[in-house]
Amino acid sequence: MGVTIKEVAKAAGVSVSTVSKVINGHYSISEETCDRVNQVIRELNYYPSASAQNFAKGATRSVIVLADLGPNTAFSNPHMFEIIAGLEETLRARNYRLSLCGAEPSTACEMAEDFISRRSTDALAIHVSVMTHQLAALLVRTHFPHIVLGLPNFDSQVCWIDINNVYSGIVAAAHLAEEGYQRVAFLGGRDHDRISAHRLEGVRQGLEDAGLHLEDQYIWQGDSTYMDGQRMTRKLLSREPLPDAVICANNYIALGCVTAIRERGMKIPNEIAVMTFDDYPFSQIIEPPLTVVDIDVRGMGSQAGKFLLDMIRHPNTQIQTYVTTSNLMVRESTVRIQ
Amino acid sequence: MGVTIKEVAKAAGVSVSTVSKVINGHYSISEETCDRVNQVIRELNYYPSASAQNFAKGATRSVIVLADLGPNTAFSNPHMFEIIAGLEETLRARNYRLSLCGAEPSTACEMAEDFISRRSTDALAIHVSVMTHQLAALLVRTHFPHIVLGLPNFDSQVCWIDINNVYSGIVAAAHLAEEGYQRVAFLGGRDHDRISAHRLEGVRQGLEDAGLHLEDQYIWQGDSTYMDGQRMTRKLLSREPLPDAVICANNYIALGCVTAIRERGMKIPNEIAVMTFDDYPFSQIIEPPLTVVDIDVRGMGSQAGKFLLDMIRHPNTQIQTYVTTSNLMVRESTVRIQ
DNA sequence: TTGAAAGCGCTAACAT
DNA sequence: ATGTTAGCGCTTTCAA
Repeated sequence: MGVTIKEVAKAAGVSVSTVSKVINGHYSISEETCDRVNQVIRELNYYPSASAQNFAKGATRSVIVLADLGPNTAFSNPHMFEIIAGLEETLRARNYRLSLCGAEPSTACEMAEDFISRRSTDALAIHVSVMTHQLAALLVRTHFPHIVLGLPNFDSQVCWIDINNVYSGIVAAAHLAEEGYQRVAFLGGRDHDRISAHRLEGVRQGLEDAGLHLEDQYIWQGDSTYMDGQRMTRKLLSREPLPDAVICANNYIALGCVTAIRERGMKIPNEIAVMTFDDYPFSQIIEPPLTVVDIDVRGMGSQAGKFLLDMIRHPNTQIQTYVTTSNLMVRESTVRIQ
Repeated sequence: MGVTIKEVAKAAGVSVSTVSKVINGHYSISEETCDRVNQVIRELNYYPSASAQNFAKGATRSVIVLADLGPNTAFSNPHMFEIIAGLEETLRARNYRLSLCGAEPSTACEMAEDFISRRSTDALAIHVSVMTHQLAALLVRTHFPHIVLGLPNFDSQVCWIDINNVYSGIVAAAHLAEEGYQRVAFLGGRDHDRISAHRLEGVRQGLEDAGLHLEDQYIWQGDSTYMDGQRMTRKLLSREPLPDAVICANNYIALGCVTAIRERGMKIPNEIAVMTFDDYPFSQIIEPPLTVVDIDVRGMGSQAGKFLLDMIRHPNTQIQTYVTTSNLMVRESTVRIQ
């Protein structure tokens, strides 16, 4: 099953190498021969075997992404899949395939080692959720083309790409300052939540830039859940003077925050403004619609893809970068009605 | 770069075929030789080239999934990625790789044809969102191992797998009947929404089974949005007598429904019960927590994987099946408090 | 501009 | 139990 290059060569009355050259668009082939061979190719319904081609060329034309794909990941972490979709799109445009490979922190390194040793892939994309010191060491030692999706929570020489959450925080703060809010509060995740920490850092900086200050009594930390958002907001609303705007580190907290504000009978945005990050999953259905700093995670995936393609060509490239793909979406929750 | 089988053979003082047999666990090799060769393999740090192996064996050990991966798909359709994750897990357990390939209805067929012709993959998984007549014809004609994820909306001989939404509807209705509700209503999607239609069909059947009847005035159709769920509920609550339970075809409608019920000042579940399907994305955060018939889409992905592995071995297998992986999760919204 | 031939690294009949 | 050898289907020097 499957016509081979030999049969094409014979039928066209040329050598296999000539056919190969036609397939690969080699310059040395006369237009005449080229046409004739292509003719035969079409007649015989010939398609070169992908694996034979790759094998002969010593390339796989594929990238493997290692990520935690455990139960409910698609629901709990859709961002990751959006990144992957962006990655896939970019790779596909250059004729590379993207393979998904589920892993855990404890297994990822072994898998990566296997893929590298067996030359199963041209490059590796590794979601930060399965990143370990060991794996970082492997990547650095082998100089294998790779990119870590997200900033590893330890120092190393691996290549990574991440969203600039500090910048997003600045954007959020600048917006509120511009709208005339004075007493801005921040409800964030726990200490280990680096995304939240960076957003907080950005908010603080953005406020300072506008001549404002983020007061300690307006900063609360908790779990990234509806319940904790509510709890933190209640605490926040027991402070004097009341804040006139709240930035929530994420959607879950925002939802709880809005609920608590409503329960207290306060009006958004006239008595207190609310905004958050990410246009997902709740910001669009909350009443009133929330202003958000939206994060283009898909764009980050595309960038990652471009870097990988680059590193496949130039294995010594090193990249460690924050991409800033935030986008302010102003909605009712922060725009005072006169 | 990369130790080859030849070098191992030489170093071990055996032939390459012996090494190959050791690698593949061929029975005919003496334990002694086997140990010695393995020893050398370890010493030389030899790993067989995956592409050479696959090429020689004429297999790719990979499955490609074709799906719509357009912007925001991960947010708007996380179910699809959960299916894919289930698929990947099952394939990986059998040492198959899963490649993601973004497509559109207009391009999927061409891509599939290319993959098949160039023998790029051992099997194809095709999400129903990119399914077309043309593609179906291709799959049937070539007998290429495949499975469609979801029921195609036209007749054909392709293999497919889908959730049994009728069954889910029955489960939902049976639960309400058992809890003693009498006047059950159904808020569903538009006509073209087959999932909603199947759930409705199941609800109707489940009620009949319990000696109840789904009245026409209690059936409403609209968009699967928060707003339309609210709108439909308002209409519903203008009927006499009022229903005592509502089944919403999905989470979006359910959220709107609960909001409208609250706005009307009615108590859930004592005045009216509410339940829906899928434990995502809102059912867990709505107050009160909603009873749902949860759908194990990941399980469906695993099943799809098993079928594919089967079809790779036996290309003539045909499968068209509904998997019933629903799971009733009873929560406050349907259990009356005395 | 074309062709002959030597790989690419491994598998699998077949022979021993 | 082990080795010989002919592929697998294509690419790529090198020579013509």
